[in-house]
Formats: sequence, structure tokens, C-alpha cells
Amino acid sequence: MPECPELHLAGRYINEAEAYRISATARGKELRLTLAPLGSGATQDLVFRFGMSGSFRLCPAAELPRHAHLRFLTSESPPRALCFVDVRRFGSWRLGDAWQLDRGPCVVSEYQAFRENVMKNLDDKAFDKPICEALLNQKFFNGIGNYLRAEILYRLKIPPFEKARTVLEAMKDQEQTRRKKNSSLTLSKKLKQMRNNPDLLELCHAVPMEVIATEKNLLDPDHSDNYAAFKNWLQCYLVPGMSSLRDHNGRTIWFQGEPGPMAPKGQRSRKKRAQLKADPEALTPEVTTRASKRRPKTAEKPPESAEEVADGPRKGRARGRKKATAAPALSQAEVPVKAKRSRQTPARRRRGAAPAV
DNA sequence: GTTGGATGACTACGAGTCCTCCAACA
Repeated sequence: MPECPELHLAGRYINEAEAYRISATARGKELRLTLAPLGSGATQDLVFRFGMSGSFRLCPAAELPRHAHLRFLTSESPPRALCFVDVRRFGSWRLGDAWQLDRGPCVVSEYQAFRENVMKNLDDKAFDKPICEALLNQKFFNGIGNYLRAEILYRLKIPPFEKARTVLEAMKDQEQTRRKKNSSLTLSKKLKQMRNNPDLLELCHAVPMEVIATEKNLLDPDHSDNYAAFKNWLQCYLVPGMSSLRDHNGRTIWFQGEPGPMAPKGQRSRKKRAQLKADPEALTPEVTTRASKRRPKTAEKPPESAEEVADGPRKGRARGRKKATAAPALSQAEVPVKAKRSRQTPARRRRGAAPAV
């Protein structure tokens, strides 16, 4: 994100609107905004951690998107607003804090450090897991999310449930062989060869770079064209014809071919329904569809408690959830600032809420 | 109208929870 020229901060952290210069740096899934009050040398940091649906948007202040939970207004006329848009409210932000300590170097902006961090720690227990699960470990793969892991593994035809260490050690051997073979090549030829035959770690850098480079607002679902472009860019994730399985953390991994030796047992691979219609051979008893997983209405359990009855029907997944357990009370000073959850009841609120903005 | 899954990460240590939206289904 480029440096913003001159912005006014609006929000309850600042009682009176003051002029700030704002610069932003990103690392993995975090973004730090540094606020420098005009006429003062002091700065203030805000670190944002994005959830599944969080993003920043710069738009006219009179046309704020839905779920714009934090707004920085420009001083121009008419003003624009830099908004933290987070539909699901999974994102969080901290005031005056640094990067999260347990995240490794960023796969995009700190590639060499990222690579070294992985290669020097191959004996870590994180690499005992399947490669698809290791790729979501932000201690080593800071910035890789669910769709990126699918795209990266798909391009290299690596079975997602192959052991991570097996994959990375094989890659290490290939790297040494390549170095010996390429020792006489010029730097440009080495780089060209690397681009033509990237290894797993190189793709962890290159694939996110493709997303960044493709279009400025590629991931903004409010712009249907951009979102369509993003979906068109995807080669594996959510693509009809690809298989999917739940990993051991409950996240869906999309892949093609064999899942690998560490695939969860007793789970059947699913394929996108569009492909099922187009491919009659795929209609085997092993395919699980949403309909087949659904509990028949006649088999529905009655409400388990009077409280559930009193709450009335809930939509979607919330209906089947267990009641939240009571969390120990924490003072606001002890907890990181999180986006306000205005519809939560106090009993369900697990952390201190951020000020309304 | 209902259900479950979706670009994360937390707590507690496997599975539930936070929240909103929407495609797919009966």
C-alpha cells in the first residue's frame, strides 16, 4: 500500500480529529499502519491482523461499504475513507504493538529469511505433519493461507498429505544437485532456470506475488469483475473437477490426484458438483455431497435445553453449536484490541471489545 | 426455509468458537 498523503484519523481512540501522515507495511497476514501526527515527531502504530474476510479499501466517505468497521478520513473535499472492511469480524487490531512474535519471516517481503527459516528447522515437529498442514503454520509459512497452499501444491503435483519433511528434504537434495549442475551458468541463466522450475519454497513466494501483481483490487468481492478475475486465476482451489478433503484441522484442502499417505482415514474425497454433472464416471458411491451429509428433518434432535428454546431458531452452523463456555474475566488493559462484536451477549464475549468506530 | 462451507486463529490439545454471507438443497 502506498503512503497516504494526508489523512484525518476518526475513531474513539482519538477524541479530536487530528491530522496524520500514514504509512503502511505488510508482513504475512498482518499490516502495520504507522501514524505520524503532522507537526510532531512522535508516531503511533496500529497492527491489523486480517481474518478470512478482512481487507482495506479506499473509497468515497459518502459511499462506505458494508462492514467498514474502522475509517480514516482524508482532509480533501469530498473526503475519502480508508476503511478496514471485515464482513465476518474475524480480523483484529492492536494499538502500539509490533508484529506478532510467533510468525516467521514473510513469504513475500522477506523471501530469503523465510527460506532459511524453513531449511534450518527441518527437524522441527511442525514438519512431521502433512505438507498441506505445515504450509498453514505461520511460524514457517507466514502469509500462506488455504487457497495459496492448494495452488502451490497443485502446480508441483505434490500430494497434499505427503509428509512435509519428506517433501522438503527431497527439495533440498534437488537444490544441491541443481547448484552443482548450474555452477558454470551466469546469474541470469540461473534465475531463468529457477523461474522455469521453481521449487516449493520459491512458489510460496511467487504465487502470492502473482495475486498481488494481477490487479490492485483483485480480492475485493464488492467488485464482481475483480472477484471474477481472482476466481479465474485459481487453478485448483474451488475449481470444478478437483478433489477435496478435510485436513486434521478441519480445513478443506483442494488437490488433484492422490491425496498422499497421511490422508485422514475414513474420509472420502469430494469433487466439485459441476464436475460431477459433466463427468458421469465421477458419480461413484464414494462421492459425498451436501445433501447426503445433511441430517434428515425427521431425525432432528429436539432442543437440548430450555435456553435453546428460548433463544429461538438459529440459522446455519450456529444451530448445531455447543454453548460457549464461560471465559475468565479479563480487564481491557490485559487483552489485545479486537473489533467490536455488538451482537454478542456478555456471557458469550470472550475478550474485551474494541471501541466502536 | 434450512444447512453447511467460506481467503483465520484462538483455546486447549480435538473440536468448538467467534461472525456474516450465500450456494445448494429439500
